[in-house]
Amino acid sequence: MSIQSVQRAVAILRCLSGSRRLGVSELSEQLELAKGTIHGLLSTLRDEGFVEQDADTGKYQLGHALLELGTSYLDVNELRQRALARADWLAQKSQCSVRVAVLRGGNALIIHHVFRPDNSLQILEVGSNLPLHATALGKALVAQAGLEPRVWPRLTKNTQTDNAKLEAELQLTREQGWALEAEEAVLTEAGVAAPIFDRKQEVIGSIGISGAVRELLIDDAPKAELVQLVLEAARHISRELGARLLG
Amino acid sequence: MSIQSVQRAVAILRCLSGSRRLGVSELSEQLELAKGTIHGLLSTLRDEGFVEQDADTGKYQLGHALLELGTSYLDVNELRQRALARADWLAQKSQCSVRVAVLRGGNALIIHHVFRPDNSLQILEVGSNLPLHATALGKALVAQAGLEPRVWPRLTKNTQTDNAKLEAELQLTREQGWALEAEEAVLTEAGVAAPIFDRKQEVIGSIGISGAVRELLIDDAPKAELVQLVLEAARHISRELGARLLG
DNA sequence: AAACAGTATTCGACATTATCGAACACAGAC
DNA sequence: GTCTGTGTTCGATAATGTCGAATACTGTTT
Repeated sequence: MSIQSVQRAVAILRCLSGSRRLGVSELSEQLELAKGTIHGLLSTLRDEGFVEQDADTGKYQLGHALLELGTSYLDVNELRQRALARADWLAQKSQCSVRVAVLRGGNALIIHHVFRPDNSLQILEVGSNLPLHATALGKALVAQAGLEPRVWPRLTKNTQTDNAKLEAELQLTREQGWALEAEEAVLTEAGVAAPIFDRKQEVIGSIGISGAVRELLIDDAPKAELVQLVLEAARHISRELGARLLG
Repeated sequence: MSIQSVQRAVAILRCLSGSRRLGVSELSEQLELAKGTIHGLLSTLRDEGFVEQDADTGKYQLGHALLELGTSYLDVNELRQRALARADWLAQKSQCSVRVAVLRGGNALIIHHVFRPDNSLQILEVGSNLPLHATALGKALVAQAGLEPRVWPRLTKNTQTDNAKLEAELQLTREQGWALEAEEAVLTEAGVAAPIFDRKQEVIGSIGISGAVRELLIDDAPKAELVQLVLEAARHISRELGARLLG
């Protein structure tokens, strides 16, 4: 049994997430609900801090409470807790940007991000969704379970969009225990990632490094010492989560 | 008027935000509500991705949708916030009026406006809607996604109303990375604009300069240094928003 | 200046909808 | 085996949220 008004409140938030700022009438039209209904939902969401109302125009946009609960979600996540220390360690050892991802809704959701340890301008990617077929983190996440054949978007000229070849690549990933991505999502950038297991020996996340091609690869193959570092980090976190790994 | 079930759903999220993981009974006790009520709310929240249920224990914790909406909240304010400084910079460098727009409801909505730095009488255009087919800001907004063929209003004798020619112009915009408008909306006025990307590599806005034809154009082409300034401003804001640009 | 077209908001009647509480199924402990 | 805990299902009840018209307000147009 689903509660209608909660569903509708969520639908409003999703609409606001798409567009930047919407009014009662626009939402009423988009969701095909009476203006009074929308207004009631919006004003309770406003009281709770889930949306904010522009003082001038009266229009609504997303509110701060979502950000607070969003970061709270990160705190709750057990994988993230365990990964914090190891991610720092990996960033120091590899001198690369480190990211930790989980599988959520057909994407790789970034739940932790450590900047490359130089002082360059970088942006926190926590909360971003990455495609599964064109990132090392994504491949590491789904290598065990496999991927349903579908039409994959082409992001660069190197993006693998053929389901058979993708499956072959996932099998290689499964066998060697780590995943590679070379300019498949963004030109000039590459990544190496490995899966993280829980106590049920199931993949619950992945950790990986990313950076410029020339820093990670030699002759289209990742530097061996970097692969070892990633694997070591992933195995360490897996053990902390209760996984019993072979070897 | 406040909607009870939404308030209760939020209360559940707040409880879960405090504790790490809670069950139906615990929540029922804390919020003094029947277990069935809590269960109904929780299962709709689960379907929406706002909470996740542990497969083993059946207990609930916060879900990934909160993180996604939370980062979405950041994006809403970030575009305007990041654009503020760069818009001033662009106005100083170009000595032109600068405007920042987002796509909303089939129009280019102005969300920021810096006057031409010359003390002349000008009108604040924030909040006004510009047509997509006859403005540089509009073309920059829709060049990536394309435009549905429709009947466009003719604003001046130079307004492009032919769908095929408009599409060709958008393709040119896409290829060169910036858009031009010359007396298509208002006679004697021209504009140059470039798209702003977010971390999903999607166009979330555009920034551009506008002014008299004789100030912006030479022989029907925009001055090269002005185009470079606009591109530099747009790229700078995009990078600050997390976009990873090619080249 | 006045009528207009937009807003967001309020309000009351209606019946849809969420609530309650008991009964259920399953798990682990003793 | 019982017992106590869990999360879940179900049906009767009325409280609740919904609708749509009416409102107040703002800015624009005539």
